[in-house]
Amino acid sequence: MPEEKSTALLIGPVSPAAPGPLYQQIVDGFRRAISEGRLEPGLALPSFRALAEELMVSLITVKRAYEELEREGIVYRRQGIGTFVAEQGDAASRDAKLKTATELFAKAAREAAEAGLNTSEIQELASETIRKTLSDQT
Amino acid sequence: MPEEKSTALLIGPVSPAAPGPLYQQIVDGFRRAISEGRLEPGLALPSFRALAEELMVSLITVKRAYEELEREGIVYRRQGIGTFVAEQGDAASRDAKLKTATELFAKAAREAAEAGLNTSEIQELASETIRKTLSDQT
DNA sequence: CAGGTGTATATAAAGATTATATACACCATT
DNA sequence: AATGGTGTATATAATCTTTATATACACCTG
Repeated sequence: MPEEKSTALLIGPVSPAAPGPLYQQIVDGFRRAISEGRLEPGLALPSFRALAEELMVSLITVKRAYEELEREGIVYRRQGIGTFVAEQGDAASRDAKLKTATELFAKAAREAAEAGLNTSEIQELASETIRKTLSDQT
Repeated sequence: MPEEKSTALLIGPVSPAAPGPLYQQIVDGFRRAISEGRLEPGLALPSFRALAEELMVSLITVKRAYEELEREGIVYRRQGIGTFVAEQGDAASRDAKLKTATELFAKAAREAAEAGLNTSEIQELASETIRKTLSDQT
């Protein structure tokens, strides 16, 4: 039989002491592993119970993490079968981020409009802010 | 003696049943009244106790509302004296909104960058989203 | 039908938010 | 300095949200 690869090695450690909730740590770990291509589409993720035992968390916590990953289109679940990496899980992850970004832009636009700026002034503010923000990144 | 004008008439009704916390309803009411020029700079707001009694809320709730308004630069408080509309409370209100908008733009930019978009693509997304958002407004 | 998979419901523990009462400190006026 | 107004500070309670759990259920494959 093939040697079982540790999931902890793949998605990193998970601990109540670490910042952020447990389920979020699991989500982040898989999201990164999948977006970096370390988990190929169609591959099965560990079962709820297997992962829960390995990470020393409850089954429900794993469920919640997988639900979040499915919500983002990164994996899909099949009752009685298992949970699998989606065909274009990396693209789905990207799309989710884009959607969030778009919503934030819209929200900012409405706020700026309330402050009394006209459309072109808002465009200018956005453009300038984007430029500054991205140049700050090291 | 001059007739006392009801504050409730000025800032609108306040109720635990209404959406949002009580203190926020008070903040919104005064912010709007001031930004619309219905309360002139230098004018005294009702005292903590007077407003608390009229709105049937606790003194602490009024305090919290006034603190928020002061944080935004819309009013200022003087111990032993009272709370007053700031000289340019309307401008301060506007600036607060602009600051929020700028932060949202920055956050959106970072999110889009994480999704893999380059700077000009992000500029384009922002521009398009702003255009759409503002044209939706009736 | 046996043994795996995911699912659903009810519950508990922890934390943040909201609202309160009570006692205190400051200021202007008398 | 006494009085009666103003804002201030601390400790507390009630509520809601988030996070995590246990237990029992439903589905699928062999």
